[in-house]
Amino acid sequence: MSFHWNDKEPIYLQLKDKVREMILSGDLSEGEALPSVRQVAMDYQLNPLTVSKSWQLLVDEGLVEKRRGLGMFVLNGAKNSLKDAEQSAFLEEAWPNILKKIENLNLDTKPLIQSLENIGRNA
Amino acid sequence: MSFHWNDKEPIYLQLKDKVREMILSGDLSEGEALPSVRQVAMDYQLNPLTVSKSWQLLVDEGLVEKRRGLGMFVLNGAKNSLKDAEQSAFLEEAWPNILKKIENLNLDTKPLIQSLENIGRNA
Amino acid sequence: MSFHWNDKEPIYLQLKDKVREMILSGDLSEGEALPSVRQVAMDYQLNPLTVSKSWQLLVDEGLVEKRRGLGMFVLNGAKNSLKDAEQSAFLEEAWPNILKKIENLNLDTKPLIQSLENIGRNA
Amino acid sequence: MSFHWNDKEPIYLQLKDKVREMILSGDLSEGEALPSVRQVAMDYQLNPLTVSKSWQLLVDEGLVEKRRGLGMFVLNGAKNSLKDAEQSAFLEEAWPNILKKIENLNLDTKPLIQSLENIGRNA
DNA sequence: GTGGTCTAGACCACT
DNA sequence: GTGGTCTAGACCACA
Repeated sequence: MSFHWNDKEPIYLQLKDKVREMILSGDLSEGEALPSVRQVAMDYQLNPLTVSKSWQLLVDEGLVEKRRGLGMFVLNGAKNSLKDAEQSAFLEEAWPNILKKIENLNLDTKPLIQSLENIGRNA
Repeated sequence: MSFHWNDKEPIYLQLKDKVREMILSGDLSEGEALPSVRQVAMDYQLNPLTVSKSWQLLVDEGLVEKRRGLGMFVLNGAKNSLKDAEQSAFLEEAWPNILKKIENLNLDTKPLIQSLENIGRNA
Repeated sequence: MSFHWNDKEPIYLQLKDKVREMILSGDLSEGEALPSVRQVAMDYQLNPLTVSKSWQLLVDEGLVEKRRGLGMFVLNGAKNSLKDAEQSAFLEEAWPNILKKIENLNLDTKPLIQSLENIGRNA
Repeated sequence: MSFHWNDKEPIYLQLKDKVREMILSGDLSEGEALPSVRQVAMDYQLNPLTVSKSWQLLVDEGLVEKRRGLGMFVLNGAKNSLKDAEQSAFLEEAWPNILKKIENLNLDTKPLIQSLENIGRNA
């Protein structure tokens, strides 16, 4: 396990997002323990404090809970709350901006619609 | 007359993007002079060095030229080159990521397509 | 049958306080045996050492005694000594701080007095 | 300026609460800059990281904003939002527990009411 | 000048 | 074993 960190974003944020994705994809089940701060620090050659910052953010976001002396555990409902949060964030923040951008740039909407329809068929 | 600067992005980048948008929307016509560094610094309560950095970036991007003793001027063709650049940036970078995100979140594509079609009609 | 432990306070303290409350309320009578360390550890999914620490604190506080080979027992007089201790702790430590807080926050004392009078009548 | 830190609570929390009190009392006006991380670290013989943690918490609590390159500033409305938050926290969380405690301990409410009335007169 | 990030390493309380 | 706190010191981007 080495490091392929994006240099623009702080490592602790990238690490946090990685865990979010793992929860979302099911790689980390609800109730399961996160790998320990020390373990991750070893595996990825990081300072424990850096990892700890990520874990703390996950607690703050309500996805993970700390059990004293035992470690961090994925909360029940974390996956769904994460999914809901990301969906509404996209629909309410990102998508309107995307529409505005498309309109401003006077882009042809046909190929865009086409690519969306392709997704729809696969689903 | 301060301003609401986003805390996450450097002010000089936000300022630069603001000018880009003004060129794109026509608020700043080609051949027109940019407001002076001093003026902007006063108006927005900024350090002149910060404004200067933005103006320099616009020069580097080929949208603006410095005329010694006169100031900065929007170049002929700036609007179109900006439009082309933004269009291809959107289609080649942003849109594929958007599609990926929509797929990951398992979003219903129908309302998204609908909103795109609405834009198409208005254009 | 896990339990909701407060994350900010050590579990062994929370457990100890719980027993104190049970003695105070009469749920644990004087002379009665405390449940065994093993039993509690099983019931609440705790490390036996954690439970043991709580029980030891109760001994240190003079509320409980260890009878070799038999277990831990609530001492005679435990309830009253607990009540006295808590009463004076409240009046000498907690209450003055509460008064200071009410004063600092400029709270209206009338509804507070009202709620106290309601208690008085019921007693 | 030396140190009289409570040993039970992390320094960064005590520092944060100190600033909260300064905002509440008006020692720090709205719009005013907080002393810089480095300055406080020097004055109180602390590591800058420790101070930084406190300042960040104040941002998270919506009392303070960061202006890039300039420092941290008390937000407009910080004082009132702080006051409201503390008042409702007291009335909705602390006070009901206090009442319950008084009832459980069978305390005489007369002297308590008396001390509250004294506050009332002074106000 | 400002705060942000990271490292290396120590010490602590808790389970 | 777990995470939390703190120090000392370095480097960076930003204004």
